[in-house]
Amino acid sequence: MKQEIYINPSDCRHQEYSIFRHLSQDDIDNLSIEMNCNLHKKGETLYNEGNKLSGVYYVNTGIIKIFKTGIEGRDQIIRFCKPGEVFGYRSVLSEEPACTSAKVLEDSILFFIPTHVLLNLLNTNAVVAKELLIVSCKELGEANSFITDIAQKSVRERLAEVLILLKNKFGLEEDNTLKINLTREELANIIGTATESVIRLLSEFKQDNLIDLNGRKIKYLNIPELTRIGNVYS
Amino acid sequence: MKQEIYINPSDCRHQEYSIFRHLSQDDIDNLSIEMNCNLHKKGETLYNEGNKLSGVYYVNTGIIKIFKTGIEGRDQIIRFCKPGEVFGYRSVLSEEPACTSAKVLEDSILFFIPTHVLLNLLNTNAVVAKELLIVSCKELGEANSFITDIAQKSVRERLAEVLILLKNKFGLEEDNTLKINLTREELANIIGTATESVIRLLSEFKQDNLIDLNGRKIKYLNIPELTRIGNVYS
DNA sequence: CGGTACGTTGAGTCATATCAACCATAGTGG
DNA sequence: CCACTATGGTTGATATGACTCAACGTACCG
Repeated sequence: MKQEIYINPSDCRHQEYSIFRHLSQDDIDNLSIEMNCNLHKKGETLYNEGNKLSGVYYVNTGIIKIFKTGIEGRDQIIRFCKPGEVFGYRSVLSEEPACTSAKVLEDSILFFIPTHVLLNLLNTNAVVAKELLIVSCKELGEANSFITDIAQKSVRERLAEVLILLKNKFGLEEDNTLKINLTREELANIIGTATESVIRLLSEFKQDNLIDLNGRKIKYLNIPELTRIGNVYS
Repeated sequence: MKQEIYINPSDCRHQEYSIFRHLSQDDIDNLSIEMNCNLHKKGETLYNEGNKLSGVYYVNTGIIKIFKTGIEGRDQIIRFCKPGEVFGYRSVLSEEPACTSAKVLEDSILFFIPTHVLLNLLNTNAVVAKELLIVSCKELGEANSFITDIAQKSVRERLAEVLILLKNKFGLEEDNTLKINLTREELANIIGTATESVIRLLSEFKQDNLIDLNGRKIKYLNIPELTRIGNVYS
């Protein structure tokens, strides 16, 4: 399912939020000796909850879905990783099995950095260590907000909010359609509700001319109103 | 409301999960020059959402409540900090205003470590940097689990689970009563429900001989069954 | 052409929120 | 010392958002 591929390792210096963006060419050269790069096709599972990870992943292109499987096999999507982001580091650093699963949502080119290489880098390069700490803190802040939202907002509010958050993270095409394609079930698994509820609410939003629907394509018609319904500040 | 007090700074090496537990006496001596120590009384607010923090806190004794205020002023408790833990670091490291508020739940002795002192320590001491990274990853893992729970479990399940988690974190007295005292409202603000629901479910648990209630004191009578109801693994 | 995954709609049910009234306790100030 | 107020706790009645179950439509794929 995966296929080795050559990508210039210094790519990982160029993405806006990469934790590697301050590395020197020398650092990159060292890193690239032991890291590898693969093309992963949509649908591939990278690891499952409970697996021990032997390294961390860096997203060069594509989108990865990170999720937990709860009671009765229902998934809860924790986050999506886009180019420039790393994942798997939580498990590697706390030396625990993965507490989430990772699946390829769009064909992705990933760098894989083995544990000992990452740890070595963290020990010798305070900048990378601090960058990773910041990434982890940012994620923590988002997780805390999400806990509050899911605990206090209605499903309708959460759906509107998620539409706005997805727009902010992945952006819109020229014609205002969301750049990431999700099934109704995946949307439900983000906001923690039933698939049917998502379907009903999406049609409501369409009725109210907030969005337009065409299969999985969601076109944004009234962003301010969606923002208002979702109680999104920021 | 707060009062300066002298505590031996090397205390912060002795607590089990302290990020400072590997510091040398020299490191501690340096640290203690610029950190200060105060006794904070129950009810004191340490900071509010949106505040800029000028440093991080280390809990020597006592309990701190970390929470977010959502729509219509309802609080969502994110976590409690007990001796050995640090808080406020998320805001300091990502250089953003605090995304939570912090309030003293039980009289607490706190060390306050100014931002520049912490950053300096992180830059010069890879062990502390890694410890903090691990702490942050642990918190992240807990936050992810909590998102899944709150999204998928019923209020009844969540209440049972929280009772188990509180027991695991704070322990029980000789007579099996929980060592931390919370109002019904605080319990509701952890699991994200209405105060009345907590009251009703606690009485149900009491009826079923799972717990006994005496004011805010909760006595654990049947831990295995609570664990089962709460779907707590681990 | 049958199979599989996804999407949609309707009907019925139930857990939980909301609203309202009331009690207990403790602290405050005249 | 008593009235006053605030805070927390409890219980009941009522309303409803969201879930579940079930049936069916649609589209793509080998």
